[in-house]
Amino acid sequence: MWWHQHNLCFSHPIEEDYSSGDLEKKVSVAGSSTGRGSPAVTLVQLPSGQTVHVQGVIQTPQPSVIQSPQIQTVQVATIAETDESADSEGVIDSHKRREILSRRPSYRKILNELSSDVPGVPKIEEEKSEEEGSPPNIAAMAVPTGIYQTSTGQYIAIAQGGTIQISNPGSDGVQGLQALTMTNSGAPPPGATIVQYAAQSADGTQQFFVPGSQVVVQAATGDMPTYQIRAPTTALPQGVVMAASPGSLHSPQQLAEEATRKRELRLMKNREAAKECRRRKKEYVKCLESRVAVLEVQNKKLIEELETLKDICSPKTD
DNA sequence: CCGCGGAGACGTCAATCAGC
DNA sequence: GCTGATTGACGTCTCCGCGG
Repeated sequence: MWWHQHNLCFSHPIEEDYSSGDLEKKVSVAGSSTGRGSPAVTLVQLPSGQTVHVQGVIQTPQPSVIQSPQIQTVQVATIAETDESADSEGVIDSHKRREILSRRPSYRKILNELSSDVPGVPKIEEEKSEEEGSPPNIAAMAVPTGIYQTSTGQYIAIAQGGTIQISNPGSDGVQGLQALTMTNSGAPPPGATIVQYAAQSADGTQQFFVPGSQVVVQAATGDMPTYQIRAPTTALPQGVVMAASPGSLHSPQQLAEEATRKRELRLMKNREAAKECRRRKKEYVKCLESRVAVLEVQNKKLIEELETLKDICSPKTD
């Protein structure tokens, strides 16, 4: 876990042990020139494939690499000697470690501050539109408006955009959440809307019938369960538990169900938040690597220019 | 083929931050 | 102060490469 063993300081290249093959840096420099008078621009090919313009160091007023203005020492308290200290002082429990590890600012904030100074570092947008393959309707499933529980213990959440989530509370998190998206295409049966089943593993689609009122019916048996959402005009089929409205909770059982429902909702949201956080973290690491690549090129150019100046200022006296 | 270890992804808990 | 968002820590699972 390199993340916890170093102080991250943006003012100098990070001395990380990029043992992972994925983090191997590949920087190619195209067309370096140190000509005078003309703005020397170097194209740096970053590992991600993007190219960054690195200007000549001497001709430009940009600050020195060594005294970079962005001295944002990210607070990651050094716990590199945790093993030894743990041996001597006993086990450091999580509380104590968390005291040691003061909280870092968010990746978005760090990156945005960093990118405001460095043109080569892309920004993390506030609420970015989906650009990395995630379907747009998946993002809309954060705030369900109705949650139902079937007799099998599965939770079905209906979001405002028509997104339906099915979660299996006891499934140890293995595909516990499945996103369903409304399609509203074609000619559905009277009073029904066909939604598309966007399960992660299955390639087939399943149909859900959604009239105005929201009653979820677990309809079929088989490899994959199907559900129906019907108007509650008829008697509920077997296996359907209607969620009570929050205002009408009286009995302890209902309170317990409400608590369970809230917990499931909280876990679902935190699950999504954790995914998003990891995505930002990866983006953050990528940007750090890009910055390292740029700084390495700048450093190399500085050394070359220093050598050139040395030769100019101190010619050989044979 | 099988076991093992590393890497990565994920879910959950808990602490902290930030906005109201 | 409350509440939602963020993120470190931890445990678990899956995949993949490697050696026996």
